[in-house]
Amino acid sequence: MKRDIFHAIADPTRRAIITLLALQAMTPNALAEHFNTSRQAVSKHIQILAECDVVTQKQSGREIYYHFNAKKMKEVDEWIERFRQLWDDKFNQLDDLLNDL
Amino acid sequence: MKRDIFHAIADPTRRAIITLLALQAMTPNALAEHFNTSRQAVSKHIQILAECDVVTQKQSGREIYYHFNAKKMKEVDEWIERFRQLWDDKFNQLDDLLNDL
DNA sequence: AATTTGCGCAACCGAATAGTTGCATTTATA
DNA sequence: TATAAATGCAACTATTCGGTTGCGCAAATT
Repeated sequence: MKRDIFHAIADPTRRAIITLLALQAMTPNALAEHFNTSRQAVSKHIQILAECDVVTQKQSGREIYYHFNAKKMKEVDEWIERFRQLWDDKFNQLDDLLNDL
Repeated sequence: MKRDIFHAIADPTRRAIITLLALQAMTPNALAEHFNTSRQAVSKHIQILAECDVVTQKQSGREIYYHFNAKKMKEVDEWIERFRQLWDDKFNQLDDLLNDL
């Protein structure tokens, strides 16, 4: 796969789309209303998000509802994870708490 | 600023550079040895990372050591944060624990 | 049945990207 | 002092990106 999640979230418009879809599934037209670009431009972003499984689609008649797949964000989180202790000790405390459970 | 941290981590080579620099500060030449590209290409990536404060430089004679600035990763983490509860309940437990402290 | 709506797909365009090579400058070394 | 090493900067190139417009098709509406 050529595109990965890091490429997907690199674009501000795509991050906005993700945020919107996290609140509720939407159609391309509904999404496009939130931006100053054409529906086709939004559709291209959706396509990129779909390519790396950040969103999934669900057809309903002639409409297509796109759903946010939160699990994919885990990949980013796991990469960030290794740096977390370098910037904040709070998470070390959390790790200790977890180990005690 | 045109480039942001999300753009910085979009490129696989730049993520590798970040990972290397997180272990220890290095010079462009030393970094370039880890990749199949020219030193100049690596320097370009470093420049982008420097532009958005992911790395800082420290001159030492004719060598320049680049240091990783972990704090910048916080910005990514804070954006991911809002999705965390959507994929994993473990972090909700953690939040509860924190509130009890 | 005719028309409107929602959508994907393709072609095109200017700007940015990631790489290259070549060169100038400063610092270390012989 | 002459040379080698480390780096940044500029010019060039092929590719990708984010956007546009135009189109065709299937589903809803009239």
